[in-house]
Amino acid sequence: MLDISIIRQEPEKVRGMLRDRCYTDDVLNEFIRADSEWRRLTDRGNVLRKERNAVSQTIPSLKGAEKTKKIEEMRLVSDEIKDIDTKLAELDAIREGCVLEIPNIPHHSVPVGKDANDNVIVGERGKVRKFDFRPKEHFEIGEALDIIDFERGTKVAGSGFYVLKGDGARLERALINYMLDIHHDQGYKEVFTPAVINRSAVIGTGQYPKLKDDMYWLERDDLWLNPTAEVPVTNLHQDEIFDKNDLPISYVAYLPSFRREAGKHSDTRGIARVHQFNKVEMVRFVRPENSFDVLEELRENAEDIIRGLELPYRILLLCTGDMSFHAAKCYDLELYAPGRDNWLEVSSCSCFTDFQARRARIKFRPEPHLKSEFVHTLNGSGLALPRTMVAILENYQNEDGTVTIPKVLRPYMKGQKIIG
RNA sequence: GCCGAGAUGGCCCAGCCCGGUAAGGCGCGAGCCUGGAAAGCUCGUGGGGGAAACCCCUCGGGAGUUCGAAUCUCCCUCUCGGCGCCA
Repeated sequence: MLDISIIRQEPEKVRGMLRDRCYTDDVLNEFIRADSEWRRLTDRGNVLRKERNAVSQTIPSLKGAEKTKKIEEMRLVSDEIKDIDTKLAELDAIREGCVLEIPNIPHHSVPVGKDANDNVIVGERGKVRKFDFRPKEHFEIGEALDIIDFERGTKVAGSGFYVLKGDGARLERALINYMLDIHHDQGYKEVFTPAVINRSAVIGTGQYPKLKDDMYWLERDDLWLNPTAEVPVTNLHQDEIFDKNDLPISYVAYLPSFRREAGKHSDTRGIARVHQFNKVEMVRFVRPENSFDVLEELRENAEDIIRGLELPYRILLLCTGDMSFHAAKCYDLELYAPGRDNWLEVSSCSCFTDFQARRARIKFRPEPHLKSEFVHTLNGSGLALPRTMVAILENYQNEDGTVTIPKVLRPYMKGQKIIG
């Protein structure tokens, strides 16, 4: 959610931003219309309230006809106030609806662009392996080794679900532990949160209303299945005011994530796009001054995971048109997968400035006597599990169909060096 | 699921029965005092509108009654006890 005063004072700046992000300015126009009417009526309502407050005070001391007359007058004033309040509530709902749909203002370092083609490749790291045989795709490898079972995932849940078996399941568990350990050493505090979240949480981080169709919704209880640990972890501090010494806060969480992926049909083969996947997520709460420096650090923290796994990857700086609507700046990390010969997004590291904090009402008090201000929030995957698994299977595959286990994971698998 | 008790400013807590401008304390800040400090005293300490003066709102959320609601009525949420069920 943007600061309403920015929309009021600099509507043209917001309009330009919407254009850069390939949004229409309809919501902005609607907001401005509703807001000016809201302000006019608020003013009128305040004048009436002032009168009612003053007269109500005098009523107990009045007597007889005078008293009856004043009460009758105030009855009319109250009716008008009620009328205005009804209109104000409608206008407020319109304002609220609009402001929830206006995206964050991108940082000035974010390239202006239309879609994924305009993203900037900031760097390519690690060596792409040369194969002297045709590298297989991960699902061929996984099925041959009987470590990924798509058929049985479909049987118990439906298409888009899968089962990890044997060394596949153990590799998954090793990855989770490896990632959590690295982030722990980087200074993150591990948290394990509910995987089911309420309405106020999904509004708080900005998934609702924009992405509501992509989440599983438990109608009977009005709860959602977690789409990314960003939601429960950021909302841990909903409605809180930190003391200055509480910040910065860095959390890391491992949590299953659920996505309906409604209307998406490409890339259905394998585990690169599934309805349920594990993810390790970093979330930071910081003071506003240096949040974009923290974003660089957060991205490094995610890159450390990849470097440890010795996988080839590249870093993208997303353009204005491709960023998710609540981000002010976002890097994607993509792993190279030789079997399918393309890049897989395994991490998205974003700075949200005060956009989420404003929605979730997360503040800090810079000094005990000063007003509280909104914190800045950031998060980044470190990393998404299935796609990391894809990259490992495809990069570490051997000609005989076996898969070498990356060195850093072996301690988590009792020293095992190979799957197969 | 049932019964009971609660939710009040950054924190603690009074007011509710019996409707009339949210009392007090802590913390923090500014001022006075002091050689300096402590103590003491005064003021300030949530949100919105307004260029400002100033005004309005705010007692878990929502509806209602009333000239007027923290206070009365109804609905909902959450917390804490007790009972029940349960891996």
